[in-house]
Formats: sequence, structure tokens, C-alpha cells
Amino acid sequence: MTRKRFDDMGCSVACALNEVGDWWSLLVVKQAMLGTRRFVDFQHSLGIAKNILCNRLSRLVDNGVMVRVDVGEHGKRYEYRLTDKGRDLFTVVTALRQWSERWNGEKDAMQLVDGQSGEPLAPVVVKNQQGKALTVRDVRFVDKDGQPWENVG
Amino acid sequence: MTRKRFDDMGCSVACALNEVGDWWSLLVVKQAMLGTRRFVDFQHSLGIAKNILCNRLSRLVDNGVMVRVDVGEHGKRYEYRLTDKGRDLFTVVTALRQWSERWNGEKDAMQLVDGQSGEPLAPVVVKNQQGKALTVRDVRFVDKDGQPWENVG
DNA sequence: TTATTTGGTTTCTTAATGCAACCATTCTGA
DNA sequence: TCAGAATGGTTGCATTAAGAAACCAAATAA
Repeated sequence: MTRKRFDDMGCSVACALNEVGDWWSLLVVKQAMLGTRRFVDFQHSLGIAKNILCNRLSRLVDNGVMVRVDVGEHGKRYEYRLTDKGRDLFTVVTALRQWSERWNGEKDAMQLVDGQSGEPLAPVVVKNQQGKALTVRDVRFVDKDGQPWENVG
Repeated sequence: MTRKRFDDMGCSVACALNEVGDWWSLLVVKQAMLGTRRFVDFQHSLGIAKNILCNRLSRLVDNGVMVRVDVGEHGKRYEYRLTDKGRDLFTVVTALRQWSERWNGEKDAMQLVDGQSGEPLAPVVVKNQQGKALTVRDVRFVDKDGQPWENVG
């Protein structure tokens, strides 16, 4: 009785969640974005159990989100680095961070700022091709033929 | 030996994942964005077990992401609707959807288009105050005093 | 040579997931 | 009116995942 698979639901969101939809994966990615690369550093900064971290890193590597690099120097043998695919999760992680700060308050001592100006980032928003901001009420869900999506049960 | 709590890690991302970081929650929210409101419709469209759905809906309601509304008409007794906080997850869900489509291909028969023009949406991007697009390499992580964030172990 | 660091694996206990059965209330059809 | 179905659950059980701690091999450092 294995966990439900999300990659065959015909849904992009489900497919994404199949790769990074568990409690730890996105946190590992976020930590990697902070510069963490080594196993022990992930372990200590996240407070994650070693076997779970092992499992998550393997799965992130399998899914092409991270790569394991052999660096044969003074006891530090491997590094886990984000791939382009992993770095591309920056949008997701940032949107999640901003959402949390908007609705739960800024519980984070850390801030994310523009590397050059040092100013806070702009809120991440969904826009149409013309650059107009859209909420979920401003969009339609359609099938390949442009017909309204039937939300079948 | 309870599950690790993510809301006291002093990290906004962790705090967000504590609310919607499990396998099902974001899918329920996504489905609600498609217009699903009733228990059975969530159940059938997602293929989720009833007890798990029950648990997730309760938790989403507890966290203020959804509300349970009593609609006393012909056997449909309750509706689960997104709150403003829930609708605000649109950015996150859309970023996740686009990420999946970029890297795993468009496995979704459903498309998300501008309600007025019918055109696909623009890619969600992180920008600075001036509107310049930023990658994770273009940002800094700093503490309250603007000092570089020390990635302590 | 003896620790120590690194990156794991193993074992064990607890929690979460999935499935099926059951259940009370409300509506529908005959 | 009365049987049946739908709705929104709850309960019980089997399987899987998570968390903590112990253990371990290879390489490094003291």
C-alpha cells in the first residue's frame, strides 16, 4: 500500500508535487539557495534526521533538481549543488516565503534583498502577456481546444 | 515521536510548508481554484481517500486557507471555499505549475489562460523594485541589520 | 596511532497514508 | 410513505514514511 503517485494524474501541479511536495524537499532546496552544499551542513541547519536527509537528497538528485559532486578534499568528499532546474524553483520558494510573510507575519530573521541595491524584492505576481497582474478570478482554465475545463468528478 | 514542526524554525518558508507542505494540501487548494467546492467533488477529482481529505480540509480551515460554509440545499450541505489567504496561493500554485511544465513537459491537458484575451499567462518571475528580473544568484540573504546571513550549522 | 570528520546504513518506535466498511442525516423517486 | 441514494463524515486495519539513535567504512587530522 504505497503512497499515492502524483505524476500520472494529468496535472502539472501534481507532477511538481510528486518531486518536491513533501515536508522536507523544498526546505532542502531553499537551504541550498542559501549556499549550503555539504551533507552535515544541511543536517545541522535544518535539524533533519540523517536517513531522511539521505533519502531526500537522493530523490532530488534522481529528479535532476540537485547534483552530487565529488570534491576530494580534506574529509569533505561530496557536495550537493542545485542544477538549473533546482535554481528555477527560486520563484516557487520566493512566492511561498512572501505568502507566509503576508499572512503569518515575518517570523524570519532572514531577509531576501536585491544583491545590488540591497532593497527588498518586489512581490511575486502572476501576470498576463501585457504585464497586467492577474488573480485567480481573472483567469480561465481551458482544454487544448480552448473550451472551458470541465471539472469532472 | 511526532512529526517535526516547521513553524518554529524561524523561517518563513518552513512556516508556509507547515501549513501547505504535505502531499495533498496544495492539490486541494489548486482544485478549489478550479471551482471545486464540495467534499465529494474534491474526493472524486483528486482520487483522495475520504479520511485524508477530511483531515486536509479541516487543517486548511484551521489555518484560514479555506472556510466551510453551510449551504442547506438538496443534500449538498457544506461547501469549502478559498479565503483571501487561500486565493493568494495562486502565485505559488502557478509558479509550481509553470516550473513543472518547463522541466517535465506539459503533461496537463488543462491550460491556464487570461480570462479576457484567452492567451497563456506570462511566466512568473521574481523581480526587484525596479522591475528587473532576478535569479537566485542576483539576491542576497541578510539579517535585520543588513549584514550577510550567516548560514549557521 | 588514535581520534575525528564525513556521509551514510540499520534498527526500532511512532505517525501518516490508503482502503474499505460503516453511519446519521437529508433528499429523491416510486 | 417508504426504500434508496447522496452527502459528509468516522472507525478499523494494513502498509509505508518519519524521527531518533546506534553503528560503520573511508579518509583526514593530531
